[in-house]
Amino acid sequence: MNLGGKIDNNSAVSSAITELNKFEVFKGLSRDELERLCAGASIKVLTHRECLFHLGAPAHYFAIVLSGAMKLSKFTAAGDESVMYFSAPGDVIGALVMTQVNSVYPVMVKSMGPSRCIVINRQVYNENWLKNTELVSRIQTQLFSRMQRFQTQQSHSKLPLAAKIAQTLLELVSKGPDSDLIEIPITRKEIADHLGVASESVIRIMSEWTKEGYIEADDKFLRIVRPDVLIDLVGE
Amino acid sequence: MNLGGKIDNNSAVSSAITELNKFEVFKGLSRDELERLCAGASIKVLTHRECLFHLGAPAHYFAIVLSGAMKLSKFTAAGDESVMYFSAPGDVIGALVMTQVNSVYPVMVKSMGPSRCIVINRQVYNENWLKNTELVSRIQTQLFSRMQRFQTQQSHSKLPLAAKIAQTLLELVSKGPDSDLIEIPITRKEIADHLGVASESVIRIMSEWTKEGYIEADDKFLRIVRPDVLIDLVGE
DNA sequence: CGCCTCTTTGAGCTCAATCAAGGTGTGTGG
DNA sequence: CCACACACCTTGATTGAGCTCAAAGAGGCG
Repeated sequence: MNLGGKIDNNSAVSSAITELNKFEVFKGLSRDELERLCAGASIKVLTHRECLFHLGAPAHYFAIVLSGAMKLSKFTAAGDESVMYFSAPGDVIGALVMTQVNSVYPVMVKSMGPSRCIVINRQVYNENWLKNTELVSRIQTQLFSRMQRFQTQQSHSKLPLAAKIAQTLLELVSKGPDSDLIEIPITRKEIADHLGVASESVIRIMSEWTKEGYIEADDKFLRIVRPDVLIDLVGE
Repeated sequence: MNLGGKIDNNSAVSSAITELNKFEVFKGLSRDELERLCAGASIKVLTHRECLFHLGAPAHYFAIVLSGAMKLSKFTAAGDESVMYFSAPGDVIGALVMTQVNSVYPVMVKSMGPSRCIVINRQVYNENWLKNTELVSRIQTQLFSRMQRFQTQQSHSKLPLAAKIAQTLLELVSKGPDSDLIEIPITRKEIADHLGVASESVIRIMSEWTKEGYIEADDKFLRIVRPDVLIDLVGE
C-alpha cells in the first residue's frame, strides 16, 4: 500500500494504538480489540497541506486523526473551495463512505499543519468495526455531534457575518487543551470558505477585532483574548 | 406509552412491518428479524403539522417514516424557525440520538401532511438494531446520503438564491414516484426557513417562475413544469 | 365570525460582494 | 543567491442581492 506519504513500520502502529485510549471513541477497549480494529493499518505522517484523501478517488481507506488537524473540503462549480469541516484528534474520517460499495471520497482531506493519522482498510471497517456493538454506538455518538455542528451552523445562517466568524473561532479553540488558543494554522480564506463568504469580509471583521484587542494574531497562531466578547456576538 | 396521537393495535404494527421491505434499509431482512427490530413498537398516525418529537424532550423513541413527510427543525435565538431536513418514507429519524444517554431531541419533528410512522423504543435500538451488522451498515449508508445533502447545500452557499430554491425543489420531487410533482404540502415560508432566507425573497422568485411557466402551484401541491430550467439554474 | 398564518407586492435600505491595487511571505527554478 | 510566481493579506470604493418594513388579501381552524 502506498498513499504517497511516509509510512512508518509496524512498531509505529503499535505505539499509535496505545494512544487511542485517550480518545472518547476508543476508551476502555482492550488492547486485543484495538489491534483487531487496526489490522493491517499504517501510520501516515502528513506535512502542512498534504493531501490524505483525494476528492473522487476510490474510497479504499478511512482514517483516525492522532494529532494535528484535517480540512475536509470540495470545490464548487465556480471554482472556489467549500470547507465542510475541520477535524481534530480522535476524529474518525471517511467511515461513512466505507459502507458504500465501489464508492469514491465525497470530499478532499488535507492536513492543516503537521499531522499524524492511522490509515485503515475498508474491509477492516466492515468486518471488524461494524461487529463491535459498543464501538458502533460510540461512532454514532461522534457522528451525532458532527451533525449537531452542521445544524448549529444552519440555524446561524441569518446572523450577521461577525457572529458566524465568532462561532467558527470558538469551535476551533474548544478542540485544543489551551482554552483560548487556536493551535491550527488556519487562514482567513479558509474561514471564509468554511462560511461561504468572501475572504475580504472575514479579513475586515477580524482586523477590526485585532484593533479592538479581542483577538491576537501572533505569528502563525490565533489567540482569542476576549472570548466573552465573541460569545456575546454569537448570542446576539 | 402515549405520545399524544392515535396509536393502532398490534395488527397495525404487523402490517406495517410488511411494508418495510420496500425500503432500501430493510430490504432482504427476514420477517423474524424485522419483528425483533420492531419489538414493542407502535404505529403513529399524524395529521398535518402534528408533532412527533418535541425539541428538548427526553429522547426515548426513534421512528421510521412509512408514508407522508416530516420536517426537522429548531428555533433560533431570534425566534424564527430553521428547517434542517425534510424526510421521506423509509427515513429513520432520531437514530443517532439513541446512542446518547439521558439525551433530548436536538430538533423538533413535525408532520407535513398526513403521515404514518413506526415508533420504537430506545432500548430496542441499542439492543437489537446495533447488533445487526448488515442493518448498521445500511443505516450508515442512509446517514451518508443525508450528510451528502448537507454538504451539497453548504457548497451551494455562494450561489444566487434562485439556484438554492431550485436545488431544494428538485430534491423534494426526487422523493416521490411522480417525477415532477412535489406531493408534500410545503409553504414558501418553509422553503425560506430551510434556506435561511426571508420568505418574501422566496415568494418573489417563485412568483416569477410561475409567471414564466416553469412551475405550477395547483391547489396545495407544486409541480415542476420545466425541470430543465431549474437544473440549469443550479448548474450555474 | 374572528384570529392566525401564509401570500403577495412595493419601496427603501444595508450588509456583504465585487473590483481594484498594493503589500507580504514562501517556495521554486535559473 | 536572486528573480519570479503564486497565494494570501489588506484597504478602499462601488454596487447590488436580498432584507426589512408596510399594507392588504386569502385561506384555514376553533
